[in-house]
Amino acid sequence: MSNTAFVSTAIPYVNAKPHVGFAFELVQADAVARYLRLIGRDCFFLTGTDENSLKNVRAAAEEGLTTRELCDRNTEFFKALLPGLNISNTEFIRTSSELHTRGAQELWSRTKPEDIYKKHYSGLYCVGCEDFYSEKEAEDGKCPEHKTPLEHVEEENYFFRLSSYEEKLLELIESDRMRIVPASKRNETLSFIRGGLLDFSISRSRKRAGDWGIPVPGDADQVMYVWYDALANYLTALELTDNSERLKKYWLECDKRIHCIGKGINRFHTVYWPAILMSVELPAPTEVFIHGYLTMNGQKISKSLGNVIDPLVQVEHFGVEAVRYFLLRAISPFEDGDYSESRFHDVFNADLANNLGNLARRIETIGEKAGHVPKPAATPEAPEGYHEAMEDYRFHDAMAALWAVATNLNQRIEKVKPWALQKEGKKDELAVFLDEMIAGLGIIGHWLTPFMPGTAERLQSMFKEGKAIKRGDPLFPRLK
RNA sequence: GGCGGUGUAGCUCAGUUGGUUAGAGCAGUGGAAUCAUAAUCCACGUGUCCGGGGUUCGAGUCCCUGCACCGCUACCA
Repeated sequence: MSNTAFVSTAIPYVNAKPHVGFAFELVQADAVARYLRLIGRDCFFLTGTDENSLKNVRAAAEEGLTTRELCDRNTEFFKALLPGLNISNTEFIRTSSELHTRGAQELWSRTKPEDIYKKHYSGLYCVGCEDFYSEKEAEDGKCPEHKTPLEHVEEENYFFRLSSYEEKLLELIESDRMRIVPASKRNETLSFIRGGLLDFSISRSRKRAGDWGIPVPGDADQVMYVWYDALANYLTALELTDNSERLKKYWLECDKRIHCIGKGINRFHTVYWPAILMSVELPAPTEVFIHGYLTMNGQKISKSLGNVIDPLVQVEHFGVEAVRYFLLRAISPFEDGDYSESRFHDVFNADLANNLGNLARRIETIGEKAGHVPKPAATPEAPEGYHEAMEDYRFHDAMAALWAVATNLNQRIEKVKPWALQKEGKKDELAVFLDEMIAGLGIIGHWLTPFMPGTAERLQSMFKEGKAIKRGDPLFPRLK
């Protein structure tokens, strides 16, 4: 077992501002990375932006910017999300960067020659959209967007010979050498592969791509298809080109290589990507964790509905810690979940203010009055079921285990009645009781780190060894 | 159409290989307590476990069937 780990998010398109959906993924991946560090692994945590897309070319044109200008500007919105959500990424990769470009070309060049071939691609093309439509999408051969007749266009593209990887992929997944979580998504992938794999296009004409993208090595008329290049980010960020120490440490010799992705891009990560890696003789990821989508007050989040919420506005409103708590605890990691302010409000008051926040306050007050000084403590053991939950990406269950500790402490307070001990002058008994309480809060303060690093830190400093307890501000003031 | 999944208390969901009075959290009602952010603690659920058949001594849990919703079904980060 190596003591390193690699964790990544998917890289979003930058043609629009980030919304809560991506914040959800960032926070989950961050919890994974922070957890791995907490148990002693040196974790490389990667996120970034996908910029070589025709969508970006178009979005830029609409705004009268160059594609580069649009990408530079919008990438900042995504970067701003990271400190805002307290994300502990170690690297941020932009696919329009020089490092990525070189790396993606290197990946292409290393691909087995027999796995890449040139083939005619034909389809229905809309000049207005500069895009192809399938016959299903195009009613009566007309563009669904422009309602104009589509042209039949033929083009030569490079294809990847995915068809020759069926058996190897099945073996990889069935053996769980690449573990897909949850099982329902694993089944989806397996049945997709069993249905037979077709080769897929990995390039397009430079012209059709709007002269934007990564040139195919040795063919100036072709750029890489955005999917091929986007997937490469995981390795280009590790300095694939230079065969670096990073690559060795966090991929080649690392036994935890985790991708966190949304359900819509399962196939790309569990079929195409491992096949590409096999062709270049690099190891596949060891785990792919697939999360669901968020809805907003029960509705799909979309621009047209006008219910796109900016995660940073939420953070401003409720604080990072509360936003992270809600996303990780109140929403299933695997199923679609609903983000509603009324539920947020309820969960905030019940769990954060009333339970944990009030508990910490009670102990602080009692401790301060008693003039208590916490003793040094060893790293506390995690509650029952916590590690198992984390291994399976059941963040909500791991947190439930932590909150059960808080509930127990509240119950103990009622039973022992420390205020009575104080009145009766039973100092020793009170001190023993306070040590018990502080030990309990120490468990929470330590193991809460992956989810709510700020709160974990505050809890730890509240009851720091050798420092007399002094009441501070409440952790989570109740919401009205 | 094909393959797969879901449907359990007002809400969000747990329910191992079928086994006693079906559970948790939140919300609600009543009480206790006063260290605390009117927070906490205790007590309280007559739920057609989607409908209908069936297997079984016994089914939320297995089989068949009907209904509703969802996912995948090839180039959408």
